[in-house]
Amino acid sequence: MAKVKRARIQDVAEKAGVSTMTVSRVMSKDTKVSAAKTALVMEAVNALNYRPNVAARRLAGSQSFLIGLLYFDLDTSYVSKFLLRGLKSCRATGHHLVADEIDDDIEKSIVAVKDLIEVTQVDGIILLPPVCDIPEVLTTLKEANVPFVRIAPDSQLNLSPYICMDDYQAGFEITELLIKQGHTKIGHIIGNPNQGASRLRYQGYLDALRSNQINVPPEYIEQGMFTYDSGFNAAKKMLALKDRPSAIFAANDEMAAGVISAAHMNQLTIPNQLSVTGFDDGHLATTVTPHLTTIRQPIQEMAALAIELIASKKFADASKANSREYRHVLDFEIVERESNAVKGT
Amino acid sequence: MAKVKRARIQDVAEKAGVSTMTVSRVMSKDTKVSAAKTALVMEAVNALNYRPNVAARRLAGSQSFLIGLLYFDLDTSYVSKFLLRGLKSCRATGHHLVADEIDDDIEKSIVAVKDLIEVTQVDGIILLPPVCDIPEVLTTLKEANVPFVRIAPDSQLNLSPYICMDDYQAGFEITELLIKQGHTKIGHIIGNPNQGASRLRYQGYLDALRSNQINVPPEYIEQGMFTYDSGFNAAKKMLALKDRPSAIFAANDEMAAGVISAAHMNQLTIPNQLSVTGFDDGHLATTVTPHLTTIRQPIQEMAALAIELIASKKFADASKANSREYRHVLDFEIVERESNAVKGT
DNA sequence: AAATGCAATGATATCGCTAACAATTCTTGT
DNA sequence: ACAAGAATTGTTAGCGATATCATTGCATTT
Repeated sequence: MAKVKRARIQDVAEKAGVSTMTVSRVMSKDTKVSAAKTALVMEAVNALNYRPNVAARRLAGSQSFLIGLLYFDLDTSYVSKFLLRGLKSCRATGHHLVADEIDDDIEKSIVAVKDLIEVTQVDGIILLPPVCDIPEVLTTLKEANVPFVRIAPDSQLNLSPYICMDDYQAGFEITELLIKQGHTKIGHIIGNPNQGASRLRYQGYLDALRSNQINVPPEYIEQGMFTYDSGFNAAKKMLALKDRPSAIFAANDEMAAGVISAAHMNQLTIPNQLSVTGFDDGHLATTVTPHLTTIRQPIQEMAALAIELIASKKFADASKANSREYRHVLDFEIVERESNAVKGT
Repeated sequence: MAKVKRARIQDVAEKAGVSTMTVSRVMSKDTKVSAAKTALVMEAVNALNYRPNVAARRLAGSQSFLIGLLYFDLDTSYVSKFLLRGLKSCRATGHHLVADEIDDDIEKSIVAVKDLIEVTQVDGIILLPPVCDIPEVLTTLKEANVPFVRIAPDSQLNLSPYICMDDYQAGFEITELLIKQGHTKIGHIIGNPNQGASRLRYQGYLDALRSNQINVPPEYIEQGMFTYDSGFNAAKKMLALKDRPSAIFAANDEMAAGVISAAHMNQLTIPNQLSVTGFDDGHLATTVTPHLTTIRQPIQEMAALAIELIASKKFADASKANSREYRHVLDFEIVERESNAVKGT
């Protein structure tokens, strides 16, 4: 098996009849190169199947081709989904991902962030919730002048570019879905109060009820923590009520799974006697029985976009400039499965 | 804030009074350098806080510092745990992880593997189960002469170095745990038959019963698929038996979660009326109510070891040489939680 | 004591690319 | 039609490490 040597930039330059710099410029899409030369170069690139050598780029250039990712809790499907998709996107641009866990120990967290900046010399950093709302982390990044994107941030929205979905609207729509199915006794389990998304989903729920002139007793609203246990306990209380709800909207899938479990224990069949909806569309949504009607978060799209943003050279300036142009609200999707149904008579 | 330039190999060499090559050799730990010079170099390295520039190493040397990771199903906590830990280990050695999903489309899979080898030029590849048992993938790797480590392989064990845990022993011990608690009517839900671990766990279960002179009717053994649904359905059948088991050992946590759900639906309290044990100790284990007694797989340790193996230069030769020395069986651990109890009278 | 061999160390030439600046071509106004 | 300025393209010099080969030093043999 003859080993074919990878084409170098020089090979491309020769084949296209231009200088290596022209090729370099075409590859990094930055400076303007005439359409004619660009075409010539691209032709040569394709003919030789040329792919720039990342190591050489890093050594010669100012980019490190490294992207930092700060997450909080490893064990959520949110993080791993984001990670896997991010890894894929990175491949396309020749970047690499450096992931770091942040925990409650703020001091340690700051060290990790500084390490990422100084030692690893990342081109940019992605902050997953809830890291994107830790003031100390944000301050450190700002001081170091490192560009960063936040995913679903809850505060200081004009501090940096960010990517999110409309949690409020999703909360509104999924509640309306239940209302349209004839439910009026709709309960809600609020998510972790430390994460802004909880509040938005809750507000969407409230407004959907209000705009349909539906009143629910305060017992229909319980505070959860985004965990299975908290959903389970909240549901236990609600289902023990004399006049129990006919539908429960849990602010994430884990709590919805807890609700289902509680319903099973109370001999309630789902969806006939109780409709349940979740939020996230993680692995769990199709794991529990019956499968959850839920909101699909565009996590993969968020990951791809985040990488793309940091990879684009413009980004570095952008984060300093007016960041209003760098707000990305992606679409969510209601995924209807078997955990909800028209209210029985 | 004055930006401190990172020390280069030359700075270290000057400070230590040796040539750059000596420093290089010390850093890569490979050739022998006298103890005296090594000490000198290390001192300078520490004083200057020197860290080799990975890009330069890659450009000049023969290593790519890239490690490929082939996985099958993204959505298991197995993969994400492995990934996160792997990412961490990579940081320490300056390597990077390139992850690629393999699916049922064998042809596409082979393309992905070849791409990893030829385009990405990885130093080595890690195969997660069940990718590590796909013959076409193994053949391709062998032909390309790329070193690889397999995690928990099921076949052709002397084909390559591998890392695993003793699934048989774990199955044996967790069954014995139930037996010691007085259970004799112990059911088992077998895992996906395409994964060798299923068979081993099952065999451990059988042998534990046998060595305690316990016989169970064939209805106590159901075939599952490692999914929640399959566990749920298997348990439904078993619990509907006239003489139902007092304990069920599911071959993974997801199926165990299904068992719990089925038990709830049958009004059985856990662990009083039914003991349940899982396998994996993933997120789910502490998510369901009650928390699962299960086997903690040393996934993180496996990840760290796999990276370490590939990072060590010796590895390249090793995979060609007699690979018998490269079998690593790591310890597991029984994690006792609340899903099992002494058999009620 | 000279010859031999091996281990430890050093000098030098790249690796493939981009930054910075230089040179060239193309606009455009007059 | 021509100069001035803008846009495009080319030239050169590294980036920071390792491979390769040459050299040195020292123990061992004769």
